Amino acid sequence: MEYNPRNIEEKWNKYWEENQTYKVENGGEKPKFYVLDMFPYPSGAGLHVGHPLGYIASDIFARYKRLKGFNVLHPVGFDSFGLPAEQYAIQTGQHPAVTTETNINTYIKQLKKIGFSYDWSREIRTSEPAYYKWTQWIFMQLFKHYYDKNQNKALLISDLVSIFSKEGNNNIKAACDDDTPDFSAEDWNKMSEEAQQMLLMKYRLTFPNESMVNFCPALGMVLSNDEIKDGVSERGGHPVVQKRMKQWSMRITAYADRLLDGLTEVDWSDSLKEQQRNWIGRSIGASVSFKVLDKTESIEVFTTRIDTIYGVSFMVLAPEHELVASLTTAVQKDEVENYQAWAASRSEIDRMSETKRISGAFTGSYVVNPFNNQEVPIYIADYVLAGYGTGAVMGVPSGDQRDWNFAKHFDLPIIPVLDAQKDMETQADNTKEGKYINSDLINGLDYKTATNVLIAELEKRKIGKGKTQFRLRNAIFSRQRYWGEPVPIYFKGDIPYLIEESELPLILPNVDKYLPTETGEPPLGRAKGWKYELSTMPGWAGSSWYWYRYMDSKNEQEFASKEAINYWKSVDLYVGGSEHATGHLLYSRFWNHFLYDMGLVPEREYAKKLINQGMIQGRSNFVYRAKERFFEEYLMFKVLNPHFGDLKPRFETMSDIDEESKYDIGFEHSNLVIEVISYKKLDKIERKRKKATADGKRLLILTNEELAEVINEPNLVAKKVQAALDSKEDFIQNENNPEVEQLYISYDLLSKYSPEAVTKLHVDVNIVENDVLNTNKAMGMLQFKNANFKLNADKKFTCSADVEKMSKSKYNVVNPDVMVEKYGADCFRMFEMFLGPIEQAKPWDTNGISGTSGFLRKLWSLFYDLNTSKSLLTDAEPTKDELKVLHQCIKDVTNDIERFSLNTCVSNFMKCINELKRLNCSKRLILREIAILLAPFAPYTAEELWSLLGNEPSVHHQLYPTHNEAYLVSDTVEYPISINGKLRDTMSFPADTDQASVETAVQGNEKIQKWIEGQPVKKVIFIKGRMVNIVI
RNA sequence: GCCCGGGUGGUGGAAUGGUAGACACGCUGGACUUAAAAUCCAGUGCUUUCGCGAGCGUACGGGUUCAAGUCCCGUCCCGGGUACCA
Repeated sequence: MEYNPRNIEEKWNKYWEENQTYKVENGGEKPKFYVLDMFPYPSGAGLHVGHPLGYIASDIFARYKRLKGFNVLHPVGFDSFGLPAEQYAIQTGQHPAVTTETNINTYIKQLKKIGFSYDWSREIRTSEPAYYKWTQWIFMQLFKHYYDKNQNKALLISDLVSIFSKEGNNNIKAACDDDTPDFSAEDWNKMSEEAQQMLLMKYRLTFPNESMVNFCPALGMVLSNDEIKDGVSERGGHPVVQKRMKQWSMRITAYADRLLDGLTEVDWSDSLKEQQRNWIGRSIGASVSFKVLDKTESIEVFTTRIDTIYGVSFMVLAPEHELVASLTTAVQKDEVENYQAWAASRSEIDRMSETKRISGAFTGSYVVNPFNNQEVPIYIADYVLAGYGTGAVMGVPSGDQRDWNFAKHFDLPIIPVLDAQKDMETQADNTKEGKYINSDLINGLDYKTATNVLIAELEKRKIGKGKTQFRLRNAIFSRQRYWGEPVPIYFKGDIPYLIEESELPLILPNVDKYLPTETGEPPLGRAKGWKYELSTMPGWAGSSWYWYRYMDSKNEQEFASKEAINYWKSVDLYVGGSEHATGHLLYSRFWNHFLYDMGLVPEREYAKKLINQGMIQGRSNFVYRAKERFFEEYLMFKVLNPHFGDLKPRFETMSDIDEESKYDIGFEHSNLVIEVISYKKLDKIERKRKKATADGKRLLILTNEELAEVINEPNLVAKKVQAALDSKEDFIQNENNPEVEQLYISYDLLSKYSPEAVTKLHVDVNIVENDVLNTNKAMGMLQFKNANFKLNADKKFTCSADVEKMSKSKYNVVNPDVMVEKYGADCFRMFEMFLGPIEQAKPWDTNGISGTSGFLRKLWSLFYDLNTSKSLLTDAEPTKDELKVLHQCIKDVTNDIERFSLNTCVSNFMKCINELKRLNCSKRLILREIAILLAPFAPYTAEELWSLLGNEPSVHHQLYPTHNEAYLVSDTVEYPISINGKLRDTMSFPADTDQASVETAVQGNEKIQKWIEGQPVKKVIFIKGRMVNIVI
């Protein structure tokens, strides 16, 4: 009998389905355990081998826990609202629901092939009304609540209203907008309904407001902070501009403290927690009010170094600060306005690429330092951000490098405030050591005392107070898109009102086209008779609470019943990618805290333990071309990948575009394909450049200055391009460096040269662009459409491979179906685990798969003689050796699963089977335990073996074996004998030999004696059962 | 710059402070075969030696310890995150 995984899989898939082997009930005798995967977005491209990594790991753990006697909830579902389906809809007119449905079916088919033990009866889809009804419902609850800072929880807005009408807002400490006015009960009661409602918006946990948003013109949408990387959109690397728009927001900042503090309760990786901490960015300091000289206004600043207040020599406002206009004197008006205009014109990218340049303008006004009455000038400068703190900074050049740079540039005084500060001639010194000088009130004090004294003084004089500032901003919660949850809101005038709960779900209406209306309204503006909010919810809405829906996925009365929630409580193990650190994992914690405040869920943190599976990377093959001495120095062309034959156009149909590459842009020329992808690692390129220079080579990446030459002469580019095309030459010489056939071109320049190039696919662009360019962190990469030149033919080209993200757009995708087809699902599962530690990123490399495949066959060969197909199984009693092998395996595998070291589990199985094979052990009593042990890893094979052993299915309902230490003790121990810690020999002793006897024997050992050479033995370290070390 | 990880054979990777390199891939040799594949056996960190052996080895430099890949200090490099955040 050959080992034929395909037959086995088919058979047991059918059996499991018919017998509902993995169906789970809420409740029962067993303890509960909840294992959750981050649910996938069903893209048109289907799964690639990277996706299942985490699913396999969680499935192994779920199966393990089940065998250990737990009632395990291990569900699956789909995060099915999203952009690719909408893009496809725009192109084809096909309703996104249809595409989504097709894609989900593909996913289900693929997932079922890999043998996951999901309870499919609980499957959810975020785009279905029965699901998004509850997403809308939670939104409504957020709208109905505000965050009370005294009780530290969300409370009803209706209660707030009754307080307002009795005592105004004087006694209310709540999370609200910064510009919320103080008012009395009388004020409140006099307000119109409209005014009252507008005021309440400042308190609600979700609210519409006109705010600066990150708008990406190329994508036609607003991006959240976590969707922007290095000033360009994360997807596609498009420019992002600041724009004022009316948007729904979530007051996540109300929960900043709790989100930060809650991190101590969860078992997540340090790096992930650290990422969230940084993202929330709590800084503790003080706010101080500076009065403007001869005017009524004051300017409030936030500082973390109130102790340096006597070193203030200027004040800087953000160019957008609201007081700038009123502070600017007639003389300075032109200069200030010019500066404002210049600052506004600069894109995020420009700002980031020129952080070292110092610029600013003097307003002509002065503020008075409240501590020493010094009058200091007010500047505006774009190093101060409007969106952080108060948009104003007190300039202390002695203690802050940026302030120092600014002071030097504008020739402002630099006043030391601590005796321990070093000379200020070349740079600032931000030390907190020493005693204060030049500081009146705090002279002679140390940092801590001084800070306390000053904050007390601020509060006494009512000019400031101790304050905690967060980096975290409120989250924008609307998208001008079609394929998302409708917001259950209608408007009376400008005032938003909730629809009735009985009207839920508010069904997404049909539209004729999935584009904005002619007047620029979101696609929902096209829906007939639609009288509700036109934007839809963002992608993260549906994923912010989905783990509760699995608990009771069919419930029509509640998002999940109280009983279900109180039974499953929270997720015991959550597995997913770390790329969600500052997105999903933060938003979902926020919603969970809110649901907790409402008393709807029992725990503040919903994911007790989280494992991040590492990305499986693809291997891409590149062809490099350069003059010989630059070989391998940098990347130029990415040409065919052997897996896919000749290069094709970037995308043939929209459905080719997968999740990873949905915003990548591909261009086609008659014989060239140009790809523009975002390039992030600026500083790393700089490092490489330094290294190359040191090695006497030149790495061809240009600095901004070098690049400026090219940018200032766009026609030059056009000429070069034309010349290149005319001459049928693919390469262009770089004028700055004639040795190199290169032309560098920035993303910006690319769009200037051909603006449509950044927005449309398949544009015929007359741009040849062939290497990394650095200024705007965009990299152009050129691919030959027809790779009909001969590699290495004239030594002009050299090939090499590199590791990068696996994505359809990079032609390096490997499909799991192919692997399952070829090797079987169990082999695929074990191989993915065997690749390395689960949390580590690793390149996909099938070279080692024969090892796993051989292992399964070897295991099979314990059951059958592969030549004669005769069963080898016997009922003989196991020997001591066999029991030892088995119990060692039980011990090691169990241990390793518990610590998520799944790669070593596979090793241990291999070791065990190798040894059983050596012992020719085909004994049922041994193999039945092996089958159970292996069931989490190789569920099909284990089930088949279980039945071959003559047992009734299912192996997955058995009890996990425990090891017996008694079988593991051996009669003799081999002791390593070291001298001064260096291994010199090994000697065997009966296990119970005592130290004295071992010592005597060791001293009698000839080899050891030779090493000791008569020197006195100072000490002998003896650890029973482990080792001997002789110190001389 | 700052914050988190990490650096071990040709490769992926193992090692509660206690025999570094488990397990696997690859490679070399052998068996079986007309041949190949598959399978099986042996070897495989580096240097040196016919061999026994010896020396050196976990990025680099120090330290703690009877004993360090593992702990501490410093340096370099790689990966991830983040950034005029006051």
